[in-house]
Amino acid sequence: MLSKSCVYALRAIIFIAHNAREEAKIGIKEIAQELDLPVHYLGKILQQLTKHKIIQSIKGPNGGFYLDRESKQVRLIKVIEVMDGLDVFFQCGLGLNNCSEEHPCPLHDNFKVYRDGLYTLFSTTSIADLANKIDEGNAFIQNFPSKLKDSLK
Amino acid sequence: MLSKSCVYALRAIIFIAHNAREEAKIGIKEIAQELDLPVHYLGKILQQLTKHKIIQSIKGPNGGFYLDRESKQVRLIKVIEVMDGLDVFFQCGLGLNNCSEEHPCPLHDNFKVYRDGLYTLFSTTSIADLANKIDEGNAFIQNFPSKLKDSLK
DNA sequence: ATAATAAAAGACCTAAATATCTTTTATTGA
DNA sequence: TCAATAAAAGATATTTAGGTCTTTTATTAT
Ligand code: FES
Ligand code: FES
Repeated sequence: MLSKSCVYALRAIIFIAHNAREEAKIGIKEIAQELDLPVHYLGKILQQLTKHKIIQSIKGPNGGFYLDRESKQVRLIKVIEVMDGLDVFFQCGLGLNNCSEEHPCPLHDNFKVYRDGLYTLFSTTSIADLANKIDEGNAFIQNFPSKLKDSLK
Repeated sequence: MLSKSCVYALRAIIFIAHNAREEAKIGIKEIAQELDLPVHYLGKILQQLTKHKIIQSIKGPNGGFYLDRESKQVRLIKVIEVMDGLDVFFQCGLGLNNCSEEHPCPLHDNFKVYRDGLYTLFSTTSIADLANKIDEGNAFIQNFPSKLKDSLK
């Protein structure tokens, strides 16, 4: 569906929204550790997001990442656009070179419903929307710890 | 969404269903040409499908591919399972290591609707269902010719 | 039997996605 | 102004998906 780079990006942004403020930025190592992501790879991704002004970063001591007021209102679709492009929401589900009502594949009518639904979902959901669910304790952005077995030593 | 191998497979099967019978099999070169697919790559794919009994093939002169009665009733999900596996329909949209009601990501409730919808669609649609739409002229499995400009010479 | 045909099988190549490592630049506090 | 910090940037490595080419095997018609 979405590339790894893209879901890494989304999770990192949500984590930053939930855990950082301009006065208390969060570093890349901590983000990577908490989300079980490869540090340097995540670095590349956050770098891209910074360049596109989707997140904010400051170098040096006490530096790190945070989201300003506008960034928290960014929609998921914007992140997807930067990381993967939006083709997936406009392409034919059976790989025809174009998807249209004039030359539809036999799956078109049914497939379009879900493809468009996802597009709408991503277009109407903001980072803040998801971060709020974490804040309220109704959802999680960190992996469920699969190492509970280690705790019985 | 689905890998190229998978959509190539789906299109090829539908094309075979629409264009071949046991008494009039269709060769791989013709399929590849009509669907704008790389011949040898398609060969690999059809080989896999044959091994899984999803399509039928006969070697030698007058040989080629066709679908028997049962094969036409195969559901799309079966093809997807063979080509890509079914993980995509059970994985978290934000890449958490598991997707569950007990440890949901903040997108879970909304995302699940579409992911499950697609799973149901692919599980309830058969090759014959799609081939029929082609037969009836209500849909297409070949690309819309983008070379119409060539026709004005 | 044999030559021609067409898929199966296997080896190999290429490009893109994913991941790691090293160096540079900006910032801060001592 | 210097040392420490942390992100940016760049180079490189690995893995997987996608694609090509060659050889083998099965089938058919002559
Ligand atoms: S033509 Fe296939 S999904 Fe629209
Ligand atoms: S936990 Fe993310 S989709 Fe279910």
